[in-house]
Amino acid sequence: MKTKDLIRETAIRLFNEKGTAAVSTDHIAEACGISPGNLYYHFDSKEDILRAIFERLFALWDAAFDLPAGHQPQLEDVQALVRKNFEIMWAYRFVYRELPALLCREAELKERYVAVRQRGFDGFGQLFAQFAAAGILARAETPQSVTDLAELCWLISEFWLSSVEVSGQAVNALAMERGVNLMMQIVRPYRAA
Amino acid sequence: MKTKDLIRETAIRLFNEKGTAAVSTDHIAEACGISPGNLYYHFDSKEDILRAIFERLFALWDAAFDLPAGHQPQLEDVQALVRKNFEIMWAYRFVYRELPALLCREAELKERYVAVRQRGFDGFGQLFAQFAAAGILARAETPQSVTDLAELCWLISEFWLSSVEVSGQAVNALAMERGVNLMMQIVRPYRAA
DNA sequence: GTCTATATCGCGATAGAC
DNA sequence: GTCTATCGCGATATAGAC
Repeated sequence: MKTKDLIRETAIRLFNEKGTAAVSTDHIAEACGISPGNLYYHFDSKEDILRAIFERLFALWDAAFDLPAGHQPQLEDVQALVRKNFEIMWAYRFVYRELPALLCREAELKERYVAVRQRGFDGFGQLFAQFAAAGILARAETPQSVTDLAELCWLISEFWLSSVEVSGQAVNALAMERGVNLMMQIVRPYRAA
Repeated sequence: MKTKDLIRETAIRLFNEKGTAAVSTDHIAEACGISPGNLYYHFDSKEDILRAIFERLFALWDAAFDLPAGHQPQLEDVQALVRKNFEIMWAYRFVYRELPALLCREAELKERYVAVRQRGFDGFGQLFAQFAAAGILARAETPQSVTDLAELCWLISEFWLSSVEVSGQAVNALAMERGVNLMMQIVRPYRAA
């Protein structure tokens, strides 16, 4: 692996384990087996490393939300999407853990994050609109209730991991599956009989 | 106000504004108009201040979740409860913003938090069980689905504020009301006709 | 209880040799 | 690209006078 990539991946690992505040650039360099100076050859600052990590995350999102066009999506596609999202969340769990705090102090990063997230959220909403149009959510009476459903599902999918952590439960495959099922529970009453 | 209380309340204000990481004990002391040394006379450490803040939060929770006994609760009581919870969340929003990260590095605090949260969550679940027993949630077919409903509502109520912040929207009374409505949307299909 | 002064430490970041 | 050495700063926390 190239040094620059090694630094980024090591930083992700350490941030996940101890949080961004507790991990210094020296720690990252040491864990990489390189000198602190070398780290600063590849990145301008700790914040710069963070930005690089976020860009990787954005790329993963784009890949996950790039649904195959041309076929009528089913509710099972939402399940798959959310499962995929949980995998990404797990790999970058420090981001979700610290997200409001991180964005709170890095205005530029926040702007970029909000824009990328909005793109994903819009696509997610359109998916639900397609369901409604295809009669899959026949019992949702108004367009507003379909939008609300999408927003609720998104919220669960975005914060389920944090919720599990905060409740003191173990974060494992079982917990992730419970999240998916719980989310589908919201949709169930609206499905066509 | 007593100096100790002043320190705690000022810390809450500054933490809410800039996050715990960006606020030093010196900043807190300066904002209080006292010396750094004086602050350390009242608290052993920054973490000690944090613990005191958490204990206040726990007390507020206990007060909010102490429902009047002896009358059959209605779904409107859940609305009121969640609104009250949003008020508390807003007053201590830094806690919610940084929660997973804070608990991640303070094991002792995490244990205490998990226990207190569990108490509130159990009471919330019992509330829903009472609804089911009273026929208010007549369309929920299994006890499991009632439990799931409670868990979903709890999750919304715990992370709505973070969700609004992360989406880039303004956190105001309107956003809070939207959260309550969205949460009630989950319950609606299960209500007796 | 409150102050001033200060010890100690670790972090982010840079300089300059190789 | 990588190293060693180091600067400057701000943070937590303490000592001792008042």
